[in-house]
Amino acid sequence: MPYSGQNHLLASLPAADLQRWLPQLEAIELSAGMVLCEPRGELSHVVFPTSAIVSLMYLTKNGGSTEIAAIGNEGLIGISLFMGGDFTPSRAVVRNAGRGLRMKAQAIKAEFERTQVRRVLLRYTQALITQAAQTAVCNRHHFIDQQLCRWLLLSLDRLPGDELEMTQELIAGALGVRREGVTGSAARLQKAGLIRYSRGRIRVLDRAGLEQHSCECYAVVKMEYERLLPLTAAA
Amino acid sequence: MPYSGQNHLLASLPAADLQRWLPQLEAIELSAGMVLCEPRGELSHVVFPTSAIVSLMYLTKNGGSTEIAAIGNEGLIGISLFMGGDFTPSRAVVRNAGRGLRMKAQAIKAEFERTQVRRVLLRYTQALITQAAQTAVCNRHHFIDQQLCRWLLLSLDRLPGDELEMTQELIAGALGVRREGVTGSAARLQKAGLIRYSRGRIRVLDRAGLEQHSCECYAVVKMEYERLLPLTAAA
DNA sequence: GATGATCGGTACGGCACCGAACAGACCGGC
DNA sequence: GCCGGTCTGTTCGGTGCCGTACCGATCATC
Repeated sequence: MPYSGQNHLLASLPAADLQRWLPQLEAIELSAGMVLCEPRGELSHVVFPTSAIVSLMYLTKNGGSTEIAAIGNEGLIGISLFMGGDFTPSRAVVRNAGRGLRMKAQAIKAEFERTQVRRVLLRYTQALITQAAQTAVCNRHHFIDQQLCRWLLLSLDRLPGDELEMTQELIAGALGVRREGVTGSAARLQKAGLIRYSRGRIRVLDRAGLEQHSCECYAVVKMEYERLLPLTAAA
Repeated sequence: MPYSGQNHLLASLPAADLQRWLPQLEAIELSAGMVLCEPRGELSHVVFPTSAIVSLMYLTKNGGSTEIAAIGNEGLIGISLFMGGDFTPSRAVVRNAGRGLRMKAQAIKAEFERTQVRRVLLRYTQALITQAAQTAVCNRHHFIDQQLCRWLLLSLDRLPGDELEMTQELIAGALGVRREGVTGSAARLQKAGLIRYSRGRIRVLDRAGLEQHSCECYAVVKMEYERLLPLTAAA
């Protein structure tokens, strides 16, 4: 049986609910690039990442892309199942390989009828809304340097360790900017001693420094997640 | 008793639920600039606009602003009450004067426990998420001209008539750009015969033309609202 | 250690948008 | 009619990011 405590959402469930869930949770491998859900595509399962990060991406008609939100061990993929819309216009794709747990669509819909379960899932959804909203703000007002800091911090919060496996090309896709833009920003951050990178591996050297160089958006999103899903609420 | 059918959300409720709600709904005047909710401020009521538009605005530390979403007769202000977070980091301010109905916070929380009511409110919330997400995409990838078209169309969908009372200054605040940027875009749209404006009054002359000049974001958002809250579901 | 592929660095022109400042147009009020 | 305020138009320089193109560095494989 997989250790469900690695996902904060599962950890936030009352013990009784979690006990009932355990047999319904199936451990899965999430490899980089794997598509969990196409735009307007129906979901067969919800997925709770434990050590992976999944991007909610929107792809524009002329080939652009933007990461609406990043989902890691704090959340789940598939809110549209219990929100009632069944699907969304965005695509869910594994950005950082790792593992996760999944649960059948029918099962989560049934569980959502339970008040305690619902409370947790809806509070998480509100946090997700904040992340999307803040992405909009950030895209409008902040420099790539700041956005990269925000993105690195949000990513690192959802991963074990201080390293991230992502090429600048992929980061550019997430931020919705050119690869060269990321090259420039990353070089500046490295020069400032905040990070160290090479060939698709980024290590964060100075977390506090990153937070300082980041825009306010990181703090806003992080605080909302902590407020809405406090870890002390663990079962 | 106010005519509740002017708000699509209310109109989507089963007749029995609506009957129970009517005595709890209080008609209110929403004058331009009125602040319904400050960032991190608790809400005393949810508000269902009937002929007004309310902006969810985020204000950055250095004085910038962005409209996360516009809420008119299709929705409600105050999802955080039933989502469980009680408040949000954004500000709700009346952008276009008009009227609305409100309901006490405690009352909506109680009503949310009813399955049919919950279904409608959650589907609406999912549509709102789409609007926020699409704002992020639009801010990244599209020109002011396109964004202005999107914004005008979304606004007009929520208002009676083909006119909009907003100065370029205020529109700039909503889009998060300079006033001069709006001046330029508006002039181009007028030259193309799509709109006609003067001193804070904008009239749309060619709706189809606006849709053509708009980015895809308008259609994406509109389709999600129609899908999630079909008007044929009216009680 | 050659080969090919991936990843990152650099350069150049172009343009959308910004920041600030100012001028004209239109309105209401006395 | 005159005045003050609001709303819109225009200009000028600056810059952040884009589009394109190219090249060097590093790694995997045999």
